Amino acid sequence: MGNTIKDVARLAGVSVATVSRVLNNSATVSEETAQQVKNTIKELNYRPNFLGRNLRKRETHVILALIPSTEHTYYSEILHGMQSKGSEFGYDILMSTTNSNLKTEMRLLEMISNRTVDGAVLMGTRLDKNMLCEMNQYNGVALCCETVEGSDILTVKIDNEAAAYDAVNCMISKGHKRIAMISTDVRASSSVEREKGYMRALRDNGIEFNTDYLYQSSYDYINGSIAVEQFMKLDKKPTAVFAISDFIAAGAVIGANKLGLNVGKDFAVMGFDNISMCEMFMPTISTVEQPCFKIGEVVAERLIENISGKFRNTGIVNLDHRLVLRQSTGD
Amino acid sequence: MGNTIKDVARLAGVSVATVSRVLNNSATVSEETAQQVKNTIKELNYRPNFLGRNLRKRETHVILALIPSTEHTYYSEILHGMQSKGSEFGYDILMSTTNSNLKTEMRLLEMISNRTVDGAVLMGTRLDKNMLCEMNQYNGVALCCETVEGSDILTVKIDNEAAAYDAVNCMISKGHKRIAMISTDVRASSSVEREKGYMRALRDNGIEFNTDYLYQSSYDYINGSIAVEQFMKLDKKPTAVFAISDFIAAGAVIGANKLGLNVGKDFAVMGFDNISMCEMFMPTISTVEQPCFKIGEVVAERLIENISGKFRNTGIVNLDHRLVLRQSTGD
DNA sequence: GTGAAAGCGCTAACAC
DNA sequence: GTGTTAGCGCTTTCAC
Repeated sequence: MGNTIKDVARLAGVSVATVSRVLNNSATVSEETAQQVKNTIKELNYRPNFLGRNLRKRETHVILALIPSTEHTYYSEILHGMQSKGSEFGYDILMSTTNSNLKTEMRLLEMISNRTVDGAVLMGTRLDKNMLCEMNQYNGVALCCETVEGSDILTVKIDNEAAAYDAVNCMISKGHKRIAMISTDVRASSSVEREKGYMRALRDNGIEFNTDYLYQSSYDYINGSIAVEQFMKLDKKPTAVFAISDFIAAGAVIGANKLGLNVGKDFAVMGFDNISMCEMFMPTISTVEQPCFKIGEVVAERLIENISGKFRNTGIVNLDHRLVLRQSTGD
Repeated sequence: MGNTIKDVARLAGVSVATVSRVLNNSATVSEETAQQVKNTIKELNYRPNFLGRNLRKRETHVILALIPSTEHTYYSEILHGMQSKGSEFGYDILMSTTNSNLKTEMRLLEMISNRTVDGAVLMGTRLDKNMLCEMNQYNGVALCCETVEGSDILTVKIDNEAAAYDAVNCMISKGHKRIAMISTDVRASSSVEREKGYMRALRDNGIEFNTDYLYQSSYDYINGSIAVEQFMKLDKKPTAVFAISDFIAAGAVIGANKLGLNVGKDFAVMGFDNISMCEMFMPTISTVEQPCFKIGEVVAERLIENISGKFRNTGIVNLDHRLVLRQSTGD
């Protein structure tokens, strides 16, 4: 511990430059001296100090992934995708949770400006357009899953409007005409887009939108139950519900069960995200799957291109979603 | 962007030392010059480069949290606890997932020896005693939730043996005599300890251990279902099951339901961890709660003490667990 | 093929 | 109270 490149050089009887060359197998070093240096490195159990290296090279090869929390497993596969692509290019992905707190997010993002990391991928950011544009001067920022309007920052996500459209359309094709939606009161871009898709599907099928059928509250599974209770108090009760997340869909299933509804038969439920719980529930929950791994791969790859100056990727990349039909929407 | 402390010094008409002093409000700088420097910093939108600072100070104030995956929300609160305590002492907690892969874990741990981070908290490590001891020379390693026998590295967890004992004892006190256990085939210390606690509870109550009642497989919810199926094929069917995790307990509930058992009445299920899903299930799932937030706080605090050389904390710290009784174990 | 030396951006003696 | 300077550990240019 504490050995530096100098110690290696001295003991190996070469210059620090040569040791550095061996370390980076950069320039041509004679087989002989290379071996000699390698032996010394092993002997001293020498580990290069990356602070010195990074300072000199003006890069860290670390990307920060900022997620709201690890409480929802949804981000898990995205992170795997990022790691997979990152390691392909020699980047490490480190993450931190913001708890959806603007201050925390800003503090963490300072790691870009103070050069602790080369870039960051923001999921569900609380930054507004202006902050984001300022950050983007650093060339190392990308958004994931959620857009921020007016910024042309690299953003990788799915087309939430189309996904919701497909989901609702699917339920309509199964004969449902009174379809409710459970959304969130946080006006995240994904929520807004999914509501739009819901409305368009209704419109395209000649079904009038009923404001009583749109329930908006916080991102908590219990709101799924509450929403269903509310819906079932209406004169015209819906026969199906589209929830903005699987968590909320699970709550809706529970609420419907409690009211004695046979989900999948009397009542259809569709979620969003395809988290593992969907298969564990009874009935299993139909949902819209996002290509999470792929999203992670793409955002990591493009961000790395931006960081390394190869390209200058901007704007939105939409990847394909997929409906996963299970018991909760019947046959 | 790209401004250094030199630029600030030049523009403010002072030396770099003075700028550094203002930056760290270390030594006494006259009110006047301090303000002057601060103005210049703002004017240039100057951000100190932490690579320079960290190299010089030989510290980063970053701690790495290594978790197997973010797929299971169990680690979420531990991380919050770490963040909370970390920010109290000016440390950032960054995390990465190892996917329970030894190589990945080792690669990430090099961040300690190459000085990218000051220390690391390992959850569910794959390192063995020897690797761990070697790592611990760096003074910045702590374990969380799982022990590694033979290492005296700082470890914060609960007493899994006692927790399992309490859980099984509780079921026995509810009149159950034929209690099965669903464990994992990974011989993690927590699994082994919980099995021991299960056995001791049986023994203390004069119940003989039945090998048919111990099912061991991978950490996947479906194994909960499979285990229950197996159990119910036995001549002497168990009336209760203790699962090593809530995920597996959920699988057991599903399996029992499928067999027409009324969980909470005909059949009792107890999980472990108290993840949010416990309350979402029908029936809600009884479980053993770990003080996750507290675990995170304690491990962060002690590790920071070790890093900063204040103390030299070693050995195991066991925190208190708590039974949470819900519907799945009946009244 | 190898070495000397400059310098990445910063802090901390030390001098005044 | 402030400036000069050495140096943290490394890479890289430029000689040779």
